[in-house]
Amino acid sequence: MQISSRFTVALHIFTCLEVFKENNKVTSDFLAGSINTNPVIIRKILAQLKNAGLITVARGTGGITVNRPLEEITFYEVYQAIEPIENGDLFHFHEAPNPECPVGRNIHSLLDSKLKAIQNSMEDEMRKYTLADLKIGMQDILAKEI
Amino acid sequence: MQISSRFTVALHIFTCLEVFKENNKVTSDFLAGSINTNPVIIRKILAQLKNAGLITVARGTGGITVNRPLEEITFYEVYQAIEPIENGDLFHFHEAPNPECPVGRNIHSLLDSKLKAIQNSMEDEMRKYTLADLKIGMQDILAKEI
DNA sequence: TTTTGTTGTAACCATTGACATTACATCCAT
DNA sequence: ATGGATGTAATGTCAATGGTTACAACAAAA
Repeated sequence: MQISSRFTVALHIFTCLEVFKENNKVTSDFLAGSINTNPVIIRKILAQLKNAGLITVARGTGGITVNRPLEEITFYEVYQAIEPIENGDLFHFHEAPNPECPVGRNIHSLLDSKLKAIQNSMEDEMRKYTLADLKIGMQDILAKEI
Repeated sequence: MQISSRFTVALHIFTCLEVFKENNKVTSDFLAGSINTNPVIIRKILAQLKNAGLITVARGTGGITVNRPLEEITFYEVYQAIEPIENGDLFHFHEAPNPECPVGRNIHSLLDSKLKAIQNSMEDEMRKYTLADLKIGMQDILAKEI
């Protein structure tokens, strides 16, 4: 199972914001054009980022503001804002293993800490990258493109 | 998006094998009972593990053999056997970003290495745990249970 | 104050994947 | 041969993803 494209779309949105906000009004239509999807899809993702407190969206006039310094906002925060994971567990268990079976009733004790360690190592790596990396990285790429 | 329960079910299967194989013939019915699911679900997962070369399943008579030493088989190998991920990428992109847009045509250059690093850190952690840990871990738990 | 452009959302729809279930052909040791 | 397994096709249900249309709410500018 792959992690849904909404996460990479969110990173795409932030990158567009930084690259274009000087010279363009970055609307959901504009973003949908760059990402090649539907404006409503963008608005739904913007709503999630807004609910997480990461951005402010101006109604009526349009326009998006990032609420905090770019170096402070990590990929992990974006991921958390976007992915609605049940009690935060990356790995899914089959519900209700048989409590009559010694293995069935202890499988969680056995696996939980190991799976948590795996999930943590992914999330820790996510915390190493910030929106500032997106801005600088894209500016670099564009400077070399010409 | 959570990783499907088939992965934890596979780990459950291996644990049952080690705990019960001495005294019971471990069939798909037996496993389905411990996990609390349908035998056909178990057989499909067994088929994946078989295709990956991790186990041998005896037709007719029934019974499952692990093909290699337990210390050699890591969670990562089980994960790879079970999760059919398109070209191995954990993170999904929206298809066909707009090549007319500077961000759209460069979003992969910008993100690919970072996302790969995140995925790698998860997979590296997965390589730290083996089927031997499952066997020993469960034996420990059961010894304390009495 | 009306117009214009934008966001917020509801209401759908199609597709896909996970998980479940039934049914039956196939296999193999006894 | 037969009894107990596996292999697998066919089908169903459910939830999530991604898309689309439509329209109300809103705010700035004409």
